[in-house]
Amino acid sequence: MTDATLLDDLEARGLVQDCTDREGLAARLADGPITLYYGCDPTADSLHIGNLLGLLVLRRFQDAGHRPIALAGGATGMVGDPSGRSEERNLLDDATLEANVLAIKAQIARIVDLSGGESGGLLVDNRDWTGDVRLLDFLRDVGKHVTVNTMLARESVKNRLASEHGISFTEFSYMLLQAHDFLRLEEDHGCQLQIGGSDQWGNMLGGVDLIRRVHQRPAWVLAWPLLTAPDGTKLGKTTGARIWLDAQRTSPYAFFQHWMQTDDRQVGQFLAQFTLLSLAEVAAVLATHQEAPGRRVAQRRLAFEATALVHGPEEAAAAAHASEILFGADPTGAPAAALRAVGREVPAVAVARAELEAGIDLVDVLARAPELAASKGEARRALAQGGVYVNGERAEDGRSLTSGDLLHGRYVLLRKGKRAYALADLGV
RNA sequence: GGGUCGGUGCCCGAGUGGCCAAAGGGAACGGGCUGUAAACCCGUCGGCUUAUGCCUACGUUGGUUCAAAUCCAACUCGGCCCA
Repeated sequence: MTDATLLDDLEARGLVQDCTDREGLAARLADGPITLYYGCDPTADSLHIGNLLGLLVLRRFQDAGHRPIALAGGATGMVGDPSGRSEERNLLDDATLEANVLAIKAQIARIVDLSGGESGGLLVDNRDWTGDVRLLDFLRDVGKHVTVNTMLARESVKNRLASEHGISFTEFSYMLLQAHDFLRLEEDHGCQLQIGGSDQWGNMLGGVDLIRRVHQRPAWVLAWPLLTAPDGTKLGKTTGARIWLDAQRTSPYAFFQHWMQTDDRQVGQFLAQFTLLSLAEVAAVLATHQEAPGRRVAQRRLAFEATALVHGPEEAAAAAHASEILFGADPTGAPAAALRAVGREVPAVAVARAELEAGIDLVDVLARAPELAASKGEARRALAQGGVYVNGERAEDGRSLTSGDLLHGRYVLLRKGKRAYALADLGV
C-alpha cells in the first residue's frame, strides 16, 4: 500500500470522521513516513475493544511505513478526562496507576510493533515529561497560548458546566495536558499527527493549536467515529458489557463470542475496522455471508480475526472449536476430546463426585458459577423459566444432578439461556 | 465564610411518617419466534431451603415515634447563589 492510498483506505473502512486538514495531511503522507501518536489513559488494568480500534489504526499506519507512538497516559489518567462524563472522575492512586500502565503496555505491544528504531514504534508514558514540569513554567509555556474562551467552548466542558455536578479545575485542565503531550512529542520525536476517537476531537485540537503557536509548525489530527449500537444510538461507556483485552477479565472464548454475536448490520463495518483484512477480502467475506446470512460466515470470520489479533491464532482457533461444539450438535454425543477442549474455554464449576453420587440440587450447582447465576434466587428463577439445560437438555424445576448425568464419566455441561455455559469436570 | 438545594436499587428517576424491597424508564436476564441476527410478544429483575416469613437496603451516625427513604440533630459529600 502506498501512502497516497492510506487515507482512502481508512476512509473506506469508516475510520475517518474528522480531519483538521485532509488535503494537507494527504500531501504530508505522500511526502514520506510521518510519526503519529495514539494515547490511552490507564483507567483500568486492561484496555477494551474501544482502544483496540485505535491501536489497529496505529497498526495500519505502521504497516504503511509510518512510525507509531503509543502513549500510556499515566499523567492524564491521573487527572481524568471530562469527555463523555457527566460527573467528576475518581482519581487513581500512584500504585494502581503504575500497575495499570504496566498491564496496558503489554497489550499495546501485541498489536503494534514497539521495537523502536526506524520503522518500529515507540511506547511512551506522559508522566515522563509531565511529572517534573514546574507549575509556573507550565502556566507560562502552555497556559499563555490558550484562551479560557476556547476551553469553555468545548462541548465536553459546556455539558459539564450545564450539569449539576460541574467540573473541577483538575478535569478542566485535562485538555491542556493533552495539548502539552502533543507539543512534547512533536519536539522530541517529530510527531506530527494525533489520532483518536471523535470524542477526543476537542482535546486533540488543543495540541495542534499549541504546536502552531509555539513553533509555527504544522500538525494534524485524524478522528474516527465513535462506536455506536446497531440502531445508531451511542454506545454508552457504562451500558453494555465492556469487552476487555485482558484474558482474565474477558476470556478468549468470551471475546470470540462477543464478535460472533455481532448484528448483521454492523458486521461489515467491524470486519473493516477490527481486522487487518484487506477491503477486497472484507467484500468477499460479506458476499459469501449475504448468500446465507444464517450461517454467520462474516461473524465467524470477524470473531476469529479479532481474537487472533488480541490473543493469538491458537487461542482463536480453540475458541472457534469450542463454539462449534457448544452451538452445534447434541453434547451427549460429543467425544471426550471435544469436551476437554470446551473445558479449556468455558468457566468451570466445582462439583465433587460424592455430591453427584448423593444427588445434588441443580440450584446449588448453578449458584456456584457466577456466569450462570449470581445467587440461588436467580438460579431458581432461571430454572423455573425453563432457561437451564443439563447436557443440552432442558432441566425441569427441582432437578437434581446425579452420577447418571456424567458424560464420559467425568463431565457435566450446564447452560443457561442460549449462550452462558459452564462445565463441571470431575477428573478421572 | 454565609445562604440554599440535594445525595434513593446496575444507571436515570418518583416517593416527604404506615398501603415501600420502594412508581416509571433504561440496561440486563429468561421464554416464544429465529440464524448464537434484527424486529416483535410474554415474563423476571436485593438476599435467604419460595415464605400472608425473615434479613439487608434509600450518604453516615444518633434521635423522635407503636411505625422513618420520609420528621429532628450532627457529620459528610456535591450543586447553585452571595461574599
